[in-house]
Amino acid sequence: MATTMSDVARAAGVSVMTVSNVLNGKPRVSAATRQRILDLVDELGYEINLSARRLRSDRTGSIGLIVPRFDHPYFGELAAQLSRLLAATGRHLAVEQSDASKEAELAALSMARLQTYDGVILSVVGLDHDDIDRIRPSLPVVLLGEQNMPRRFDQIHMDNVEGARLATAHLLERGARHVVLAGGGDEGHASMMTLRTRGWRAAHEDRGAALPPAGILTLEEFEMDCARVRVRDRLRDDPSVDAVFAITDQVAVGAMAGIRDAGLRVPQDVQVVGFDNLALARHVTPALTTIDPENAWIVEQAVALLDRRIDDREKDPEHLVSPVRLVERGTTRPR
Amino acid sequence: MATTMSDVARAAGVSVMTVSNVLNGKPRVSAATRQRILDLVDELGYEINLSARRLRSDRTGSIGLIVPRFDHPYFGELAAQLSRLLAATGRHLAVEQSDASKEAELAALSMARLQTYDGVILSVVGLDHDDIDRIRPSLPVVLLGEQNMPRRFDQIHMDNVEGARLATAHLLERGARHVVLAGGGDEGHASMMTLRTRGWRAAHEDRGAALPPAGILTLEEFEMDCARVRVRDRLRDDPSVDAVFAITDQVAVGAMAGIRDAGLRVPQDVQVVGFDNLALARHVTPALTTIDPENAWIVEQAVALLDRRIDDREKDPEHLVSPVRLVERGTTRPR
DNA sequence: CTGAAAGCGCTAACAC
DNA sequence: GTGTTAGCGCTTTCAG
Repeated sequence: MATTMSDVARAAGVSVMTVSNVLNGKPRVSAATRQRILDLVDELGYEINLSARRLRSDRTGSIGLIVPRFDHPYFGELAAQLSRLLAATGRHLAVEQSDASKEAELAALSMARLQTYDGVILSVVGLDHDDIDRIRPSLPVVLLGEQNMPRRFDQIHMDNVEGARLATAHLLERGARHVVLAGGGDEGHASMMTLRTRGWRAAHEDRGAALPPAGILTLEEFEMDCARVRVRDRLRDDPSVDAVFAITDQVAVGAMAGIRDAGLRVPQDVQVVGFDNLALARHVTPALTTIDPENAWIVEQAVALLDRRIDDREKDPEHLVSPVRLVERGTTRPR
Repeated sequence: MATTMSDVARAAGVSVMTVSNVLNGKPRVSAATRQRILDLVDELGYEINLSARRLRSDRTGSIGLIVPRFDHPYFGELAAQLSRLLAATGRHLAVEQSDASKEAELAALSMARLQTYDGVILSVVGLDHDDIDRIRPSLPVVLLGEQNMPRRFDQIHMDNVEGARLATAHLLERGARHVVLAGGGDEGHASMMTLRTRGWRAAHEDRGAALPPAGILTLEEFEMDCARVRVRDRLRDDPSVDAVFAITDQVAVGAMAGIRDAGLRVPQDVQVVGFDNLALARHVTPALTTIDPENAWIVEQAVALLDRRIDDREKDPEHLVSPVRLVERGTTRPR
């Protein structure tokens, strides 16, 4: 059996309340008593039972991050940054995955799970309005991403349209004539995919350029494998394609492999721009031109929104749009 | 306030015990009562309070995975596989990071946190014997990795020595004369780094080959950036280096970039082998020859060990060694 | 400054 | 089949 507070209290000859007060930094305890208790805590190896604390109060000091997939590096990088930021205020991050299966998704979103956190940051990629709408209104939640989501939540939108527009405009400006969009499509609602597709369209309209025929390569998953095969085949079918805007950096890496599979060179024959600015982007060859989503900003704002919400559950929800910027590297040609 | 079990009980005109029995699938409940309760649960949007359940019994249905870093793709892939496997038995994975800071590490390992899981899979990279030794013996824990760890835990060792030996032997066999080890070193104890370094040495001894001068490139972190700079500089200083065994695939990707920075070609001038067989390895150019750690096997065994331990906390600890194999791709020359 | 009483929501054990 | 009792470890409240 683990040591409990009353074990410590008994050993110290005080009541559990005094132990609790010491451990929670309440002021009204004499220095002597405090020290005695602290020593005993050490000696007995006492550690608080978070389940018990949570049952009674709230505050576990842990924040949940729900991401669609553990194995997409974008979310790994996001989690790492978030974790660092939370550590600064003595809090702790646990990451869960929503997208493994339909059941797992529901499980991850069930109040039961989310309840165990002081607050939750939820990447909504792959989830829909109704999934989210089941979340109990009083739980502090910040939504990350697009889609048509219940407005009652705080939310941070990435400027997907603008990012995609920047990426595509850059390709057109560097002489591309046929910019295919790897991983595009239109789901009807404002998903990440739909919005980036919209940006790709917008960039063409801005310049009065026609969209390339069959310009959208749909992908079953935003994975390197699919992208690679799809891009290779497209290039073999249609030599007029001279640029790929990839919906994510992962897809871009796959696309680059596909371009080489087709016997073509990056950027001489086919230029490429990605989206995410993963750590990896700087180290592939050639280094990947991409859109930087300013994760540092996103993470900072997410924590700020969450803290405000934890502080006051009734406050009006906020909806922020994160900045994006183009990072020019070697997969696009110099001006 | 959230709906509780007694709300449901009151609405159904039964006691909380009956609700509890229904929700836990206990057999002695009439079909009619069961259905009524289930309907009410739906209608009232009841969800169990896991903290309360945990306080009383155990079983939260969640397993914790503690990894050194969220942003190392190896752990992302591991987590994804583990998550998939656990989902098959209706369980759920939460991932925490141990390595962000000294405090965060202690926090992640504190019993308080670990307690909230039915069991914990703990990657011990970066942790030492005493960190782990503080874990309460009764908590079901499976250790992943090397190092000198308390034997009382179930543990899965990766065959690091053999993997590194295979990698290095492959390079030597393909004509490499000077195989530097990017990310090597000897920490004195059986860390992943020490063991892979040992394998690199062993391969040389096996063939009666001398170790290259200054053959170990130490790295502050196993990151692409560091590796890239370090490898580039080494190649510029010493043109006799014609192969790199990189301690991880991440390091290998950095090394490949460094080789190109030095104006050399992979694999014509410098061959490369990595370790991890990340999804990425197949899609870089050229595709990366690497050591496959058989994650599927590791994950499967880890869950099996954990389940056995959850079932019987007193059973003798097991220590397994995972198989490894070489995957030959384009960064090494054909025979 | 310290403590006694009450109870958070749930389940184990047993009674009916 | 269903209900009663007791209590998990902690914090809230309020009394001293």
